[in-house]
Amino acid sequence: MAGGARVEAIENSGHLDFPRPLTTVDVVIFAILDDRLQVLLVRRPAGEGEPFPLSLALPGGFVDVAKDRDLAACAARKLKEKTGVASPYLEQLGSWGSAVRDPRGWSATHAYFALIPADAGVLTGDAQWHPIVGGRLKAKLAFDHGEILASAIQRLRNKVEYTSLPAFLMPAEFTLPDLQRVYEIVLDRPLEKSAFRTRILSADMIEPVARMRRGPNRPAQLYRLKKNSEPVYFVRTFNPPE
Amino acid sequence: MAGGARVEAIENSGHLDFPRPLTTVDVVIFAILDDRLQVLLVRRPAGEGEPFPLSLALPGGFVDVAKDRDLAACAARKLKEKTGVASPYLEQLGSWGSAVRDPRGWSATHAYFALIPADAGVLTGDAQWHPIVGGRLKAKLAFDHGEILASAIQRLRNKVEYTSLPAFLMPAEFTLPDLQRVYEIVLDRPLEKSAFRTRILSADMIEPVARMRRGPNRPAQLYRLKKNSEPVYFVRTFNPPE
DNA sequence: CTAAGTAAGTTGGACTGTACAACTAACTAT
DNA sequence: ATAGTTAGTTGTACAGTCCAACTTACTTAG
Repeated sequence: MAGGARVEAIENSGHLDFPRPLTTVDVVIFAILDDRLQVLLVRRPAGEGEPFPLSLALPGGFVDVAKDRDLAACAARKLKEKTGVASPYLEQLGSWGSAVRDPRGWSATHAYFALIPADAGVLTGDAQWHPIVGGRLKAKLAFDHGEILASAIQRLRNKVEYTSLPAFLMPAEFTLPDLQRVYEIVLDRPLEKSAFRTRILSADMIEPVARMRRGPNRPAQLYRLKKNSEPVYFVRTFNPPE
Repeated sequence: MAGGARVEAIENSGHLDFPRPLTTVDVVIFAILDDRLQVLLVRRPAGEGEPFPLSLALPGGFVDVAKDRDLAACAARKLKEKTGVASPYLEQLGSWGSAVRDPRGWSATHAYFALIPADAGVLTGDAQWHPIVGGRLKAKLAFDHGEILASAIQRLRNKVEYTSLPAFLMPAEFTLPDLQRVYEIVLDRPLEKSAFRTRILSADMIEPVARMRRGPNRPAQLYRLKKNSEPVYFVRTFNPPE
């Protein structure tokens, strides 16, 4: 009560010298490697006073008010620093803030999630890929990053059900069965071939290139994403999702 | 470059005495009044040094690190203060942060959106309802609140296409045509009666009460939301939304 | 007391896109 | 040649929306 009135008074008088939460940005970066959905994680530093020393964590850190124009730029910067990828699919996931999530005090993080193609994975520094098995990560993460990651996985699965998001996980050229495989990896269930092809081809999001993928059996048509490809939203989900 | 290195150093050494962004929470509160979608707005104070004096703005304010356990609690508090509603549908919308959105400095706001029933609108203080016409608000808002509101409207419309969200805008008892009307108001297009009824009734989210709504013509069955009603997700959208 | 009017609710046929399953096509390896 | 494998197609069943006409239950005007 008293606290609330105090803040109102401060707000009305225009003074800003009250305690501010810490502000961070974290990025959940997904890619498909070894036919599995994987997430990029870093190890926390071991220094004096560091929270969660040597734990695995999402890449991220404090917003730099001198350097970051806005939150999305901050997220893009962190992604670039870890992977070298400049223009991935990058979407805001949500924010997590509380008094207890960081032992250093009240803090709020703005979480983003990114999808990058497998062949764009030029890792720098300490970042490493970790597979998601059964919709979960084995390891425990620092802070509430486990919760954030779970939320990102859920959001991804949800959207894959009715959007073309997996296209952003594909290399420059890919076949329709390749794409279907990625859908199935993310959803962790098989999809119907003919319905899948009908849906994707009628979405006008990919175009054939003049080559075929050759292998030990029938060659498959190669496709690429069309330019300026926003994600496509379908009007139905695939199966009854349970 | 220098700035980034500096922040890294700070982070590694565990010191936290660098500039922090301002942290706020804003809430987009929707209700249906007079057969229109309306949003609750407040007027900014006129005091010395106040940004956007007397402009219309979303209800919100600084996070109070002494009082708010987490962001959702902060949003719920602000909603309660303005409307008296304790348990609305409350969903995180996203966050907006940049160097320039608030003249007082780098700031980030965590935006929520809430749906409350028309008959729960016991306004307190300076808050007032403003209609959304043609998917837009007439007035200009303070800060980037116009952008946040537009995003909330878009999110709402999107979700109404394939979820039961409008149920949270209804009074305790309502008829199916009432509910359909609310869908149509939000989507700003007519829906097909029989498909609408099939969809809603098979979703197992509402139950009939033992009364009918009587009027100048055929009485209509009254329904209420079932207990513990999470929003329902349908596997199709209504029309091809374009 | 009947007839007209209106909104609630139902019914049936057309259409769209997925589910399922069988099929053909194109290639490699034996 | 033949078997094996994956790419890609075809056809029937089914679910749910779209569209339009219909029946039902009430009020009000005459």
